[in-house]
Amino acid sequence: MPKIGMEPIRRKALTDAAIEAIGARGSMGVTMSDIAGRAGVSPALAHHYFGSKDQLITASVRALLSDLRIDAVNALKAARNHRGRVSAIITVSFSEKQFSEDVVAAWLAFYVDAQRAPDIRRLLSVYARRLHANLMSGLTPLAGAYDAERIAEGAAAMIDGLYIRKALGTGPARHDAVALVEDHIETQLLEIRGRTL
Amino acid sequence: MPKIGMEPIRRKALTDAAIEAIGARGSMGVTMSDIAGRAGVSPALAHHYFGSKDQLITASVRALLSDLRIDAVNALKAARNHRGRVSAIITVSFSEKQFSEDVVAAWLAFYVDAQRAPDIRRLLSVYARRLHANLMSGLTPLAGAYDAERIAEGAAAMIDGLYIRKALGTGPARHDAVALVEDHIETQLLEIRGRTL
DNA sequence: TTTTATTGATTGATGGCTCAATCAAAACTA
DNA sequence: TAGTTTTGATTGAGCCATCAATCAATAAAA
Repeated sequence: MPKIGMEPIRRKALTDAAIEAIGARGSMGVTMSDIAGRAGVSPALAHHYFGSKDQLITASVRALLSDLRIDAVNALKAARNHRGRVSAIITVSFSEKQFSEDVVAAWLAFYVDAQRAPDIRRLLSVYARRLHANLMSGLTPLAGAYDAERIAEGAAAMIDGLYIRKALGTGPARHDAVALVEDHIETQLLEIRGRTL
Repeated sequence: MPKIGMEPIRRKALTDAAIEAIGARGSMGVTMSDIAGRAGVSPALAHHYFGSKDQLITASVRALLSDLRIDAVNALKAARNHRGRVSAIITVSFSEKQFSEDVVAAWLAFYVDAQRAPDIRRLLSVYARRLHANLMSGLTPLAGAYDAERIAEGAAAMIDGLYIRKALGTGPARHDAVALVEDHIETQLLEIRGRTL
């Protein structure tokens, strides 16, 4: 069994398992045994690779964030114009992968953690800034810096809010969620165009 | 010390303390000692009155929900017209009390709990439905049932999203949060009026 | 033989919960 | 009213389970 080069494989399996477990139990309620069990290894191995439960959880947040970043970069690359960039960000936020039960529940649990863990708070702030910047990059040319700011702020809040509702189970389906945010942006842009004409 | 009729006083002190403690530590990470300490009593007394930690936490959610309901009812009573009813709901959601650090963090923690605890999930669903219904009661006469639905859904998501950002610390101030939601609604109503003219 | 992967067993701490005991007010009785 | 009983409030001490973290041991590769 014990072959060489297992480390990266185990690390990934463990962070994936952690996200799954945290989604099901909350980040404080989750146990190392639970995570290790889902990853198919012993709790001792999880400690061996990550040192402590806190570090494993922090690594999981980082993994989630990195995954989202990669998806966003790819989607932005495929966008043809400013408006397309905005839609790309929205689509990624509500993609099958990012909007799945486990992932959404894990995000939520991490927000609670951020209250006490500065590391996690820092990472989540990075996410918030990135979302804002991505939306702004598409909106600024369309609405000007001033109005873009307001529209982006509203859209970002709406996206986060739809995540909460997803976690609760009561919430619109994926494509309805996309439609709500798109509608908000479209209506705001329309209003601006009407104002300047 | 031991006078009669302490029960309601202790119950309130304990649920208040629980919200405070959960805001600081997360609902899973909080301990009975912590809660009891903040309420100025022994952990044993908390068990005496609530039976278990789970029941105390559930009672705290109920208290939060009830408090919000009372505020909403009062605000709606003071509203003069349909548009005023909508604004009243928004104002209450971002009132000093409801939008405080502790309360917001506690709400968030409860959402995580809802994943596992059906009682809490049920209670939070009540909140979601109530918010929706309150918004609809003001919006339907202004926009018609169909559009009102969409506007309310977007506004509710935005409100919840602004709560998350408040919890993170990166988020607009109270009155800016109100302005964002008001702007969303106002712009949507404007667009509808423009469409039907 | 050295290194890497892996785990079972163990430990130390923490925390939910129980219980019997204490204490003071209230209610009752004569 | 004085004495007695009952009842509610309250807690310290302790049981038991859980869990993070450690460690020494095993086994396969290099």
